[in-house]
Amino acid sequence: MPAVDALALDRQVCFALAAASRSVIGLYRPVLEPLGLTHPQYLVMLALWESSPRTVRNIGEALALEPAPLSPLLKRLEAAGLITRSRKVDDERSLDVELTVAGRALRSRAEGVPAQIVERLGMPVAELEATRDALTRLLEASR
Amino acid sequence: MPAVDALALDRQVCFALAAASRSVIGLYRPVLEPLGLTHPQYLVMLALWESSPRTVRNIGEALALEPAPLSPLLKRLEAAGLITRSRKVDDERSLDVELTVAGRALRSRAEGVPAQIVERLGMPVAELEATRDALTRLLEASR
DNA sequence: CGCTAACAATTAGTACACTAACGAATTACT
DNA sequence: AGTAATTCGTTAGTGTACTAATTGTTAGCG
Repeated sequence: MPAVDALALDRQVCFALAAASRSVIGLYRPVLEPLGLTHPQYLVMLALWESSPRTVRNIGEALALEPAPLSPLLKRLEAAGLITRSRKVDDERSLDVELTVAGRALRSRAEGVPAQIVERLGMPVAELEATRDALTRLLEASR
Repeated sequence: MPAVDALALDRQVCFALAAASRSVIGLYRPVLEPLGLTHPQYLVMLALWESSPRTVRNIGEALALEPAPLSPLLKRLEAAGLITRSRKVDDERSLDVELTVAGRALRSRAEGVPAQIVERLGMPVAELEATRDALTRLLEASR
């Protein structure tokens, strides 16, 4: 393949990925705004609704995120009253992140979010799941 | 489907999308670093290698980007000596962005980028193309 | 036992991205 | 013609992300 075409394909793949990511996250914005959450904060809450407490590093592994961006994000969630942050008793290097009552309560309001997004996208659920699986393979291949 | 499944992290398209986007862009970082480009800057240069000059708005439409983040980004490319920024003569609201000689010259060094990424991913090109098509449909559906 | 290596989280610095507000220029309408 | 509505780019403010350096803590080894 000539380099000119390789640049074109590359432009298509990395552009499609970055643009779709920005655009889909933009769809979440008005849906999450009433909950007082940004999209990365929503992902952290999803991780905590699955399991709480868990450490900063453990959340980072679940979300493929470094502790660096999590640190200020978690402070905002703490300021919003959704989580508590406290050093582990058996290892003071680690920070336990735990849902508050308000954080747990927010879950029921968040349960409608996925359906709203799927409806807004107007794509068959099967195609969304296939795309998600393709993205998961891409994620695995890239790390 | 119970809400417990709807909120499962590993079922979320938005998580796979955000994580894959961050991770793949991370792959570009060491490859683009010798060129002195970040990933969004690389996308802008790709757009300019296809057509130059073009206006800020026109670049934004090609990349699905608002003028707001483009404005400081283009100033950095100008500071790097890769582009020039000048008001259009026939409409002084618009800004013409044009490649410099150095900007055009950078293209030959960038032509090796796609192959490096594809090789690093280790995925069949056909699967990459299928994923690109799925992402394009997702992008279209989301805007 | 003490020193060092490894580890967890935070911080600093740079660069995006979004919304909203703004200033300057152009077009449209009466 | 002249005002109003649009359009284009920039800026301010908030919130991510990344790398690298830092602080504090634990574990391992001679």
